[in-house]
Amino acid sequence: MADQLSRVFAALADPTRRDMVARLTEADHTVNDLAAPYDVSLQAVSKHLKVLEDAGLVTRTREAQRRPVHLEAEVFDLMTKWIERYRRQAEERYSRLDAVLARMQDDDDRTATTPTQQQEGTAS
Amino acid sequence: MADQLSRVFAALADPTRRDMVARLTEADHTVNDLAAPYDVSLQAVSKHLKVLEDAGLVTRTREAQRRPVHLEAEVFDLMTKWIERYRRQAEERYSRLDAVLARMQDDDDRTATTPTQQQEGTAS
DNA sequence: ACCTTCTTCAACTAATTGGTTGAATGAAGG
DNA sequence: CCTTCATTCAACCAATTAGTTGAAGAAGGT
Repeated sequence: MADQLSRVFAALADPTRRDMVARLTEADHTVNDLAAPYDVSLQAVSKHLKVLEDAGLVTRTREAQRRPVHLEAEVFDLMTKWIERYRRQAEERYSRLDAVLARMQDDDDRTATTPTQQQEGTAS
Repeated sequence: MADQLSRVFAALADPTRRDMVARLTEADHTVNDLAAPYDVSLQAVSKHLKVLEDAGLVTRTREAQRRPVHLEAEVFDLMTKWIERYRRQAEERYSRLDAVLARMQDDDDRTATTPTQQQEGTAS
């Protein structure tokens, strides 16, 4: 129902699901396999997998009675893109702020100690 | 109640909250300011901000009656670390798989066309 | 003191979530 | 066919979430 990015973030907001993803980076696993370490019913694990599947984080193929779960790493890029975009912007902003603060400090120094000193270039 | 990583992912699973974060990368904003574009009550926005604050994504200082909201970019690193760790692992696995598939293809080629050809080293 | 602005607290509601148990499906293997 | 293994569907429950409205708090302006 929600956009994919929301579904991906929501899916990874659960520690059990994050652990499943972590284990799936090493190898594909069946549902039974995946369920083993957790103290919940098989059905609960099946539900977790549905959440991961709806988010596009995993796919399930068929192999006899088993249903191997496979991690789709490409979806990670969706998150990484979003995160990196805004992190970069935020960092740039801090850089600008740092520059401003540095100039203010310069000004303070100048007026306080060496009023005749010259300005050292402009902000980028 | 949950670990921080879970809270961060959960916080960003909402499009409105993601949009707020996006806007906060450009500049700090007051609650009123932030609420303007959305068609929900001011209280709802205040709640969203509490979620972001509990996740460590924003901090709020005081400035007269206003309460400027400030983005804390460091928390992004927490997510990035988690994502990158497993993405790298997953990619490595695909590389190994690719190598195996390539060798299998080599074997096929060899047995099908040049059965006397020699093997080219072992898998790492 | 009083009023206005900005923000949060409290109580309520509807929808979603993560879990349960019991029954149903699908594919092998006697 | 009948059984067994692996998995899912269905119905239910408790807890959480995202929203609402109404009242309260905190800081200035007059």
